[in-house]
Amino acid sequence: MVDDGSSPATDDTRAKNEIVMLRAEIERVDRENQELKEMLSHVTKSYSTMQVHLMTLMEESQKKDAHAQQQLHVKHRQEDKQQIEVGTSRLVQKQLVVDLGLVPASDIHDQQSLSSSENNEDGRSNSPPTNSEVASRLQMEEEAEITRREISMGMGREEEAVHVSPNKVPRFNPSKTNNADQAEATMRKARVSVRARSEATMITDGCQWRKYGQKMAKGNPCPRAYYRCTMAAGCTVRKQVQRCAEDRTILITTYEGNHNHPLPPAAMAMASTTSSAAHMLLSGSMSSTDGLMNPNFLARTLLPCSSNMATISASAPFPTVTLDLTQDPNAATQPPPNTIQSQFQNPSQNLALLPQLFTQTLYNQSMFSGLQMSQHRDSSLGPKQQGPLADSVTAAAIAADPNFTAVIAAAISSMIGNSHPINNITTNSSNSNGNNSGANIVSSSGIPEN
DNA sequence: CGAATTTGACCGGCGC
DNA sequence: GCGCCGGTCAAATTCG
Repeated sequence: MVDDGSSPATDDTRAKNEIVMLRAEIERVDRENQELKEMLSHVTKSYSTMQVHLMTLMEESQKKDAHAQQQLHVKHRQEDKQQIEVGTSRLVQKQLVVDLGLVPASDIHDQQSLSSSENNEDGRSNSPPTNSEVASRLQMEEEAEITRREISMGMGREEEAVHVSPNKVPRFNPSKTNNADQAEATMRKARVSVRARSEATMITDGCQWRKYGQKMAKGNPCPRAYYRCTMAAGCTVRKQVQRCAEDRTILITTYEGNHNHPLPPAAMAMASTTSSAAHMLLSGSMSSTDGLMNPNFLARTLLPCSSNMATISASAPFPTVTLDLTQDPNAATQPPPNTIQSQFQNPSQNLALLPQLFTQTLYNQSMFSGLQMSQHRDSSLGPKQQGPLADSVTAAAIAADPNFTAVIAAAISSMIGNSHPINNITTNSSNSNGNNSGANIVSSSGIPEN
């Protein structure tokens, strides 16, 4: 012990003073916490109100547009059908009748989406289509439309995709041959994967989850946990949580499905993200070339900022969007200024902009009837070695919807309170059975490819 | 005591 | 057909 010269009495007084000061400090922090909580509550409330208001306004605006486009769509459809009736084989006609029967004419949203996609097609060719072209085109539209309808229902009603058996959890059944069923099954498999550094067992996404399983996955010493949403009975949304094999500080969360119930604002962002992702990927799976053929698509996407950090890969069991929040944002190619990407580097702006962006993104995608996926394979690698990265191809032209990627970036950043911008977004549908660990952890397929 | 989690069993898809 | 693997179920166990 070193004698500092102070008497025990002085020490005691000093200690008491410190305790008093600490108490005062604790009280002050408590008060601040209380104030912050109130502020947060207030902001959340305001945000919810504004979100609803904005959605309403956007819906009204879209309905007006849809009405005008619907007129055009009906006209085009009649013309196409007439051509088919004249020259197309009975088989094709029968298929069309079956397909058309799946889309109720009264479904306004369908009409809106379909007319949008037809508008896209208007710009791609001026030459009159042949009978077979018309037939296949109509069929593709119907398929894409069915998928679109599934997705549009996703946020609020997935019951139709659920009632398989009341006693059993519905399972994906690949033996189904119906187009709608296929779209449904594919929808079920569309995934959004998020990589983020986190010490926690799960990222906070605003939903309630119940763990229903845990497995050791091949090639990763860390177990994979399976969760399902418990916010409402019958909600089919599931997620998988696993630590990255290479870097265990990275938490990989994979979402699948759409909520069939209302969500709190915090959960809305993630739900919209997964829904948007599924929408984009499934649109891309519909074998239409509109995505690349439509010259207006890229021009229409508001902010062509994220193409340089988005890659698209083809093939695979499940169409998946992978969001990488783990890299140093400064290391990634910086997007040009005045882009959404840079805007979202300020997390405080995220929530305010999200509803508008989601709506805009979904709206853009409703007009985007197809995403051409091209396959790039390294022939020097065996099938087992062709990991997703081997399949990856820079898809600047597509980059999904740049707006979409930015929205996802914002959503996830706000979700986990990470001020880093998303620096890598990968849409992946690799069918390789290669190592799934690493940057593109989810591979999959089941998408009909060209 | 009910809800949530754990964990071994089971199922289906896929490659060989 | 067999084995591997991912995903899910459901009984047992733990937790609040």
